[in-house]
Amino acid sequence: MGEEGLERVTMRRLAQELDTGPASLYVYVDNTAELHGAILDELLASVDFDPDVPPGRWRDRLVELLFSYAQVLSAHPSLARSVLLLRPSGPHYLRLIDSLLALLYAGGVPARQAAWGVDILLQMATATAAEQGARDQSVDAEGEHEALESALREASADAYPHIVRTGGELVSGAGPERFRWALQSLIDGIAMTPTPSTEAPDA
Amino acid sequence: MGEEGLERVTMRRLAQELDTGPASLYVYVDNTAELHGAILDELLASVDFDPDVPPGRWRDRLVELLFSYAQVLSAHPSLARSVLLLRPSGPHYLRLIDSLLALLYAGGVPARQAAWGVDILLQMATATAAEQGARDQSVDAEGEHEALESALREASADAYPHIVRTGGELVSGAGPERFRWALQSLIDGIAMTPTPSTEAPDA
DNA sequence: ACCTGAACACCGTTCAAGT
DNA sequence: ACCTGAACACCGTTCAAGT
Repeated sequence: MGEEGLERVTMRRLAQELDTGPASLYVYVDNTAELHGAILDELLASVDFDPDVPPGRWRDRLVELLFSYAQVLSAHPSLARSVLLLRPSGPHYLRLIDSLLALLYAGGVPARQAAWGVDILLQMATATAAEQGARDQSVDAEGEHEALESALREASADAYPHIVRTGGELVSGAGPERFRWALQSLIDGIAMTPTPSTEAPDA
Repeated sequence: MGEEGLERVTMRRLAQELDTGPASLYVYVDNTAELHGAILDELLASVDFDPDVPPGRWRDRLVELLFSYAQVLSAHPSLARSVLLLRPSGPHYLRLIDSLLALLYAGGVPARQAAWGVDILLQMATATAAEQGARDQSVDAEGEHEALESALREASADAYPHIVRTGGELVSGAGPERFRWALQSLIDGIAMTPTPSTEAPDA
């Protein structure tokens, strides 16, 4: 049950690791997606769920928690890719959701905004981890990224005036710095943007 | 060059469509990622880039533009998955970036926030499209989603107090409604959250 | 010089057969 | 009843050979 650090988790690779044929894994799991979900849940046991929230620091704790979630996932890009399409449902994943909700409530965020917010915070963290992992892993992904950067640098001012005006800012900043800011932005937005179809305040 | 509506775009499938072997495609393209990027760019020709921004409606136009981008991508889940890890660099993709920047500038968003914001807005829209597409396409993905929903409903109040307190809100709302709110939240956050290492205002 | 058949090295999943 | 070998139906990518 306890899996070790194997890159690119695959039915066949895992079966080989276990000295058996790939068919045997289907006794424990229905498909690859479910396998990935189960492994992720195992990995999430290692993320730090410190439950006490220093008052006034709920935003920082939220960012920290999502950072450590993304860090776990970055080390396993093939899992990150699955989780992006998948939504696991293991106990540690539920605990993560519960902790995120707790922090949003500590910040006075209304229930529906907190509920919907957790979803997109996890989406952002997962997508960032998947993208980062892909770039680390494959030379092609890195190449494509450079292709975009040079296309942005060499864009013509006639065709793309706002890109040219923006200049180096489009490629400025390191990954973690941009990720931190992205999380802060999203948290701020979640906290301040009312959800639809809330009954109007009675008058 | 002009590709038609083929689901699950694959080197081999595309080659067969063109009555040739898969090796032939490598004359035009270096790898699958690049192929997907090129097809996406073609598809983006159909998104509506109306350049005039009614004053005061820049947020709505931003949401509309990202909605139509996500809609194009939802119809081609295999592309959405690639683009999530990939960042294309074709002319229509650059035009989309330019249009997003234009709208953020119309709202008075500072350059670095706009630049970094475009990146995460596209990430959110792409991830949402990929997830939606996966759910439409595969029964497994739908099943996993239901597994999470029932796990959330049946969570014990002892282990997961905040999930239980949140109740139905975690699964409330239709996809497009949640997506619209998510975009609005992110836009609000981008507009109000300062980026780091901006020089302090001189005093 | 340009294209491509055939091969290599992988996948996920199923199912009949074995213990 | 439980497990699994072998097969099926796919992948991406390379490269020697053909025109």
